[in-house]
Amino acid sequence: MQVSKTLDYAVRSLTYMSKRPVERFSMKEISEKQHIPLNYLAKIMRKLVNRGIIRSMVGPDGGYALRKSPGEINLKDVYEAIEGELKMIDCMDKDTICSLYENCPQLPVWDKLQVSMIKILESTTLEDMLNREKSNVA
Amino acid sequence: MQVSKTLDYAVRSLTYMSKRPVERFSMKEISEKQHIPLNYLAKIMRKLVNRGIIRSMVGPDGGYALRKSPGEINLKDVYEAIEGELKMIDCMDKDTICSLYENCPQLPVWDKLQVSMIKILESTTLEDMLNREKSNVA
DNA sequence: CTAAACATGGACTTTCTGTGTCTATAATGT
DNA sequence: ACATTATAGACACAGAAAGTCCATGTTTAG
Repeated sequence: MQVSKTLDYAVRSLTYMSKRPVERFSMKEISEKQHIPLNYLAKIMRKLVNRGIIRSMVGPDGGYALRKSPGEINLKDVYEAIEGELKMIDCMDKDTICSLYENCPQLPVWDKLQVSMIKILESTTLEDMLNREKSNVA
Repeated sequence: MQVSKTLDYAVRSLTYMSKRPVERFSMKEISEKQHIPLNYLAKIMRKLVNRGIIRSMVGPDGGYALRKSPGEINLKDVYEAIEGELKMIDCMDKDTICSLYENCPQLPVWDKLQVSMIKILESTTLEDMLNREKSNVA
C-alpha cells in the first residue's frame, strides 16, 4: 500500500521537466539533479516514452521532452505507465480463490478505496503539482 | 500500492467473527473456514490481540473473541494493527533524502491520497462490511 | 567518415519483504 | 496428569523491487 520508489522517480523526473516544458533534458541532467541512478532512470524513461508521455531524441544534444503540456499530463497516466493497471487486490479482476466464497464482504471496501485513488490520481496534473509546491504537506 | 494478503486475511477473519460477535472462535475453525494457513494465522491474531481488537483465551475451549462490537471496530485499526502506520511514501515522516530538496512537488499529492485512504478506512466498520455483503462490488 | 553523445533493450545481480513453516513453551479446563 | 489451545520467536523461501552492466544502434558535430 505504498508508492514505489520507481513511481516516485518517474513523478520527480516529470515535475522536474515541467518547470521548463519545452526544453530537452538529457538523462544525465535528470539523473544528477534528482539523484536517480542513471541506468535505472533509463528504464523508467523508456516506459514513459512507450506510454506517449514524453518523446526522446537521439544523438548529441538529444534527450527527452514532454509530449503534452504539464496541464494535460495526469498522475493516473504516469502510474499506469510505470505500474500497469491500478488494482487494490489481485482477485479484483481474476476470479481465483474469491469465487469460492459465495460472498466477499471486503471486496466493496477495497473497490471503494481503489475508485477514490484513481479519481485523485486522474484529477491531478503535473501543473497542479508545481502550483502546490510551496504549500507543502497539506 | 496493493492490499497485502496478510491484511486481507485479518479482515476476513474479523468479518467472519463478526457474524457471531459474542462467540469464541478457535484458530483452527477460522483457519479452515477462511482457508488461511494455521501457523500464519497465529501471527496475525497475535497482532490483533496486541492492538486490543480481539482478546484471546488459552486452554481447551479457548480461542479468540472480539473485544468490541463490530460497529466499533474500523478498518483503520485493523490496518494499523497489521501494517503499522499508513504512509504512502517513506519520506513522509522521516526526514531523509527529501530534506535535501528545498521543495518537493509530489509530497502534497501523496499526502492527499493518504488522507483520503485513511478517511475511508476509518469510516468503515466491520458491521458496515457485513451489511454491504450482498451488494458486492459497488 | 568518424567519433562523441545519446538512447534502447535485455540479461543479470542484489536486496528486501511478504508469506509461510517449525518448534518449544505456557496456560487452562477436565 | 493430560489434552487442548494460544504465544513467541527463529527459520526458510519465493518473488518482486531496485539497481547494474553490457552490447547495440542512432544521430549529428566536426
